[in-house]
Amino acid sequence: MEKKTLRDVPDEDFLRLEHQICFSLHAASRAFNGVYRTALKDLGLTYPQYLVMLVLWEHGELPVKQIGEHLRLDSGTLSPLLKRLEATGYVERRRSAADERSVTARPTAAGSALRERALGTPRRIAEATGLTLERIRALRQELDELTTRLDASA
Amino acid sequence: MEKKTLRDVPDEDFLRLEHQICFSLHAASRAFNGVYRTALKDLGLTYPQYLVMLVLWEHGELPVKQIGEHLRLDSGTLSPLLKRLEATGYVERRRSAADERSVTARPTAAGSALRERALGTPRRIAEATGLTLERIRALRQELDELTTRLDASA
DNA sequence: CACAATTAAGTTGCACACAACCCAATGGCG
DNA sequence: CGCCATTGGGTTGTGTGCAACTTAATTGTG
Repeated sequence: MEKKTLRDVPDEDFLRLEHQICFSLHAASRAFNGVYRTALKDLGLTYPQYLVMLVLWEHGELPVKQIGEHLRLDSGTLSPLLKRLEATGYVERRRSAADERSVTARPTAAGSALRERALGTPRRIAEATGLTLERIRALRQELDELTTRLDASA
Repeated sequence: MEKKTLRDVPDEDFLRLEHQICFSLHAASRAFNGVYRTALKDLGLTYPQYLVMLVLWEHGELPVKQIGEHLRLDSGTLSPLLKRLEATGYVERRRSAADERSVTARPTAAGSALRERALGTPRRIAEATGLTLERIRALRQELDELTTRLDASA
């Protein structure tokens, strides 16, 4: 019995099959977002804002450009988001002296303090997934590879 | 040697570890979206609009409510989306005679014709993922289970 | 039957994402 | 040195997602 490959599937079935994989990804991403929404409400952060804070907690002061590289986001998304984080008081922005085009962001005192309060959150989320450590790692790796391939063919 | 579980990981590491799984999902979803964006441009559809058309092609006329159940979306998202699909001419909406609260949507002639033109798209997408059939199926199942667990704890 | 609770859509407001722009600063290159 | 292409941020416009609310129709219950 031959192994079934993509080429053996008729177009008709494909409309259904692929509906499953991309949609599943889409749905899972939004489900995660929902869990984070409630988990982060106390901290006054949205999920994308939380991702930015994670990057800043880990790397300290960073130019907008590099934040975008870490998170796969462009200035069109980051500029207003950082402005909101600044309005909330978690982040400071300033023009780089070395390169006047560049703007760097860094956590304020309140932003750094927030890190302590956020420490418990990721564990609760990880437990909500019901996945083991290995499973998480494997899934993460597969998804990252997938992203790379998709970005390459875009 | 004991197997390492979630409980053995210190909070500190979690801020990094968890950054991986949910963010990977988030990024992969957006990468998919990007590939679809270019693939669907010719058809005049966005990716969520395409998902709605997939459902309507498969099930024919459906109440908004049931479309939402298939796609995990509520009326707040679907109402304007369906209005745009109606404006483009791919979908017709009408109040149900049996239940005046309900509104059903179905493909127009143009909407049905679009299906033929869309037949090739999913295969190209699936090939762009670089995944085998089994891998796609396994990934889909794992993501669906993940979504169920996340929704349950929200 | 009357009436409160529920249900289905729709609307409003907010926050991403991202394409398509714009502007100012920088860097090359002749 | 002068000029143009490139680069980093920002703005605008469109389309989701989703919470919170509104409206109208239906259902359930006394």
